[in-house]
Amino acid sequence: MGERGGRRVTMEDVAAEAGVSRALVSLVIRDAPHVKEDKRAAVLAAIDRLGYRRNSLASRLASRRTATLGLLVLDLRNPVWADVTEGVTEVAESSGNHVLIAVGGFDEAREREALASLLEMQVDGVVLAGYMGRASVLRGQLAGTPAVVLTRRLDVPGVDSVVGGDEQGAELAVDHLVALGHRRIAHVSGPAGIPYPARREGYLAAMARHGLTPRLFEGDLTETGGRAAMHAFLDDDGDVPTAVFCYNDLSALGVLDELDHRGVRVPEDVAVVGYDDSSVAAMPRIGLTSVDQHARAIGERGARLLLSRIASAGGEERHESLVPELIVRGSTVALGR
Amino acid sequence: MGERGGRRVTMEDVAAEAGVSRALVSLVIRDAPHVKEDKRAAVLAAIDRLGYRRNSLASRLASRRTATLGLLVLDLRNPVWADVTEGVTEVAESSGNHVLIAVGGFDEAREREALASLLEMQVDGVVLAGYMGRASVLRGQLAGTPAVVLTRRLDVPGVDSVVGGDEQGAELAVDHLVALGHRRIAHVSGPAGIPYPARREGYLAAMARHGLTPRLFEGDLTETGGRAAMHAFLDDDGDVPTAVFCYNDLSALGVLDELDHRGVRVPEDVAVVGYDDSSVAAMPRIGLTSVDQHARAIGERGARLLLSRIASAGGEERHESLVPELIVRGSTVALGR
DNA sequence: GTGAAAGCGCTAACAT
DNA sequence: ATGTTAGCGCTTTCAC
Repeated sequence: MGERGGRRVTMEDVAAEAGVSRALVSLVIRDAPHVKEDKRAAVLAAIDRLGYRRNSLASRLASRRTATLGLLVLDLRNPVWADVTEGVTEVAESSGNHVLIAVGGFDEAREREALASLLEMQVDGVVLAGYMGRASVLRGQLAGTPAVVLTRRLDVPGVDSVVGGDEQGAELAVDHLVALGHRRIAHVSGPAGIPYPARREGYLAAMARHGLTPRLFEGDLTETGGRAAMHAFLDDDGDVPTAVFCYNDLSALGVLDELDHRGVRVPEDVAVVGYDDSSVAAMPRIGLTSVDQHARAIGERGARLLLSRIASAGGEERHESLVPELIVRGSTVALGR
Repeated sequence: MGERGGRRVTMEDVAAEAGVSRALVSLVIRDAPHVKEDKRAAVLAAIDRLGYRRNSLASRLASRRTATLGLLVLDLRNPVWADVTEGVTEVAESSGNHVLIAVGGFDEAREREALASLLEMQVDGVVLAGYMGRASVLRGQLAGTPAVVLTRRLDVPGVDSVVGGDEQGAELAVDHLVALGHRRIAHVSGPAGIPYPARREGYLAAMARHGLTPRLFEGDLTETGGRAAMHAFLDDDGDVPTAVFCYNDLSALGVLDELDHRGVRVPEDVAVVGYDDSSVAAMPRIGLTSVDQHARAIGERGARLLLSRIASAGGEERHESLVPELIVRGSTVALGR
């Protein structure tokens, strides 16, 4: 049974067992046409008897095709990336491709390493589900391998992108709050260092457009940052914002938590808006108004772009943008109601 | 630059460019000892100039070692598996191993396929972070490849396991509720079909031990199931449970939601306990009492078991069990307070 | 320390 | 329709 306790079972062994040539075994395995039914059956029986399993390393090496996309995921703890992953695998697999997943992270060295291992496995192309590094670094690492970046636009030859319209999404959020009568609207942004400035910029643009004074607090993408932000806002007495727009849902949860602790009512005293419309936003008792960037669709579009670039290398880079959508829930309400 | 627009850059090319033999290049790449510094520098320079990237397919094939663990993840949407994944990758990478992730699912065919692709990539061993299939199927597929199953025990030769003590965890939950004075304690279980009966059994055992009448509702591992369960419980008037213990946190959220909608107070009228102590349980306004199975530790222990089995094949299967811990939050309180 | 030669297990022409 | 023959790009003895 199988390979343990002896030599690995090869195609050659199967061929001998079935009384055919190795090439025929290969054809059967890849179920190629023009194989007589009785021979095919004999081969399959031999495979079964010997417990043969194809060596995909050897087959990929020999054929020089892997039919595999590499997927680099930024952060498994944020549900948004699970959605993106679903979109990517769905499209890839339905077109006969495999997906190799590697987990990156906010640490650029780790991210670099993860990408390298994907590339060394000779994947046909790479989907970057979030990317922290710089364009020049990416360009050097890819060295021409087709890729697509999701949620961020990067100008690298041969690299397409799909973004969720972050700037527009932020404006949606601000406009919504303004329409409800809010004027002191604060923003809990992402860390200053990360290459994702669009939501902050959208916020600033919208505030300027409405003639309002912006108020920023630098968060950290997690509840902790949201909590710290709200803490700061509340202690800065006399000028507590009536609404807070957060970089993502996780930050918004921290804001909610701090407000609860301080006995400040949501949405009556302070309205809160998140971003991502991740599963937590819709949870009971949370009811967080949030901007949906259509993460799953981003994954699907990205995979399609990549597959088409792989199919016909070269050509202009394509940069797609989805239209975000505001999902209104109980955490926002007209001021003074 | 790189491979595009020409032949793939091979080690041979690098050797020629650096004026050394191919073998030396190989040594440099794997940074083996005993390589003179000037030669090494020359090789690295050549690699850089040519944009060479090692072909991991070829190297793994030739060396017949991959130093890679396959990780089959059951469900990316449940935060528990993200925790397990972190534990596995942490241990694997800190010991110089790579991790190849594949996403399975509740569909057994999909799961089978995902596992097959991992095995065909010649991984040294497989971590099953959740597994829906049967032991005989697994045994056939593995055909001797070392593996470890997490959160479930399976009797297959060469397959270790790490479980979270589900039965005990369920008893902890029930005992806690009983201690608070509850007697009508219901359970929202997992689907009848899945191979994860231990929490239900623990619930039944604990109820029997306390001389209480069990009350089951079959959930589906998600909020939907929890909502349906609570709906059924509330409509069955005259005998509404005063406490509900749920298969997992997601189900518990559904229960909370339905209770909120019906205007039933938690924990005063009905107490709720979840399982997994996933990030959502600790969220603001949720405050769900939950059983922590130490998911990350399960991943770590699993990876360690697997690595040691790979290092010395054979030997008795080891089945470890972690001790679950009840994390009490605001969703449970003494009856009648 | 370094180079030459022999595969790793498979696929892809090509011949039969 | 089936068998034969070269490699795929690398690692690994084993001489030098």
